[in-house]
Amino acid sequence: MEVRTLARRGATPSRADESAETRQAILRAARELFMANGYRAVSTRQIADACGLTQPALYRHFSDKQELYAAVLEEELDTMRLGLERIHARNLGIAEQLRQVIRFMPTTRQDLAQMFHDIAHELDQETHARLQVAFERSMIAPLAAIFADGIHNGVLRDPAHGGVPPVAAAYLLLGMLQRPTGHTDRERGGLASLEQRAEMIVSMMLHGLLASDARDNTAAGHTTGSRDT
Amino acid sequence: MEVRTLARRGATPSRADESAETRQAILRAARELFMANGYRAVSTRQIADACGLTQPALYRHFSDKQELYAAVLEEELDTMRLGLERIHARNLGIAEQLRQVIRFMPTTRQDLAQMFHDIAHELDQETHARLQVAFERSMIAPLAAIFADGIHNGVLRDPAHGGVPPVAAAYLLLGMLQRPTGHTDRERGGLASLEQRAEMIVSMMLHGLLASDARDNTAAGHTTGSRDT
DNA sequence: CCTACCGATCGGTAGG
DNA sequence: CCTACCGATCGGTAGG
Repeated sequence: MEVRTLARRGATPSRADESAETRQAILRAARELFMANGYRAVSTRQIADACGLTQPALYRHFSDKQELYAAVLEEELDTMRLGLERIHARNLGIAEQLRQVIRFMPTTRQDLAQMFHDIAHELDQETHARLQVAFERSMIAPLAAIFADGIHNGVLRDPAHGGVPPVAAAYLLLGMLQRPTGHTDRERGGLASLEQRAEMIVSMMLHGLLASDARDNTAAGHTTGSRDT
Repeated sequence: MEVRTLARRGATPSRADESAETRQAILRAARELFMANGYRAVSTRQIADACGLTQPALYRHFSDKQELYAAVLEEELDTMRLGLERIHARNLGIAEQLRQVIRFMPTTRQDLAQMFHDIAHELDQETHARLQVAFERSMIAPLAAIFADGIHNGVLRDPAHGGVPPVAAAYLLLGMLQRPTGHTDRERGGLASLEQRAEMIVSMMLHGLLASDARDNTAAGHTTGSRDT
């Protein structure tokens, strides 16, 4: 939106072009800093430094820190939505779709949990509500659509027969996408590489952890009653 | 540790008693604030106010803000460890153990994700390493022990035969324990109540989401290839 | 354990 | 878009 002057190609850019470019530079710097460190840990001066501006210059493009953060998040969520909808549209079978979702998500967004916290705790009520809606539309809805398809196809268990509702499945998958901890790549039980991680999550989500002979003993959700040896 | 004077019961408390009580009051106030809002969002003055002290008085009991936070977390992690080990010791069958874990965890700790972030990003290298170890010993190890038992009992699939390693399963379960989002109790696909939540997580972790007739088609982890209708 | 106070840093504004 | 600067708040210290 608001891209008027594409007339003079290669000519000296108009003031509007320059302003738009500066705005983009700010958004890019802010995205990197906010995503890595969270809302509170990033100062407006750091963002300005990262794109060669003075701190007060930011306020020419964004009314305050919160609005800048909201703009970053809305851009980020839009990228997610596009990627997830693209994966969904490919209809490849649930296992492969989930694998692609898992590979796609963490590259765009390192620390999902931090984002949730900031949305819920660092913004005023109005901005919070706005971003909450964007989050549900961009992440929950596309993921839930994938699970809903699986149910309608009969590949996944229906919620009416002990299955998990699509929206709930979306939230649980999102939870598992958060990286184990810190960045010490020690023993994570094989969760180190993205590929292993994807396989484990898909395997657990679709097949469960039960051994085949133990299956359908506990179908109603009661005690398994297994003892030692 | 360091509880010397239990001699005079009911008498005027010694200075050491008073000091220990003050320390506990600080820890209690700090725990509530840190757990609800995160490390950075809580000021030392807020903590002092919450227990009727002036801010500099905190430094009689803790060398700095970071040490106070570390003390809170270590106490919290210890509570977790005790609870999880108790559940494990009950050996009730994997389904019931998981249910109890899910019911136990969020009451003690509302926002696990925030804790991870603070440990990784807000503390110096030394404190980070110390708490990382405590976290793995208090949360990952007990959870992994539950899954390891299940594998040894033959209830859970062995990692050598497509199962998920215990430590990886522990991390995935932890991820799913984080509450959906904010505190708007709207549509969460049935994840609203703790009890429903527990049932869904257990059902997905143990049985998977696949419909029974679709099972073992995708066992090797390749495409399911389901199309519409 | 209090009063008083420190330097640093924060988000944001004035004025050009 | 810059310089200069604001009040507020931060974690922590001095000194008693």
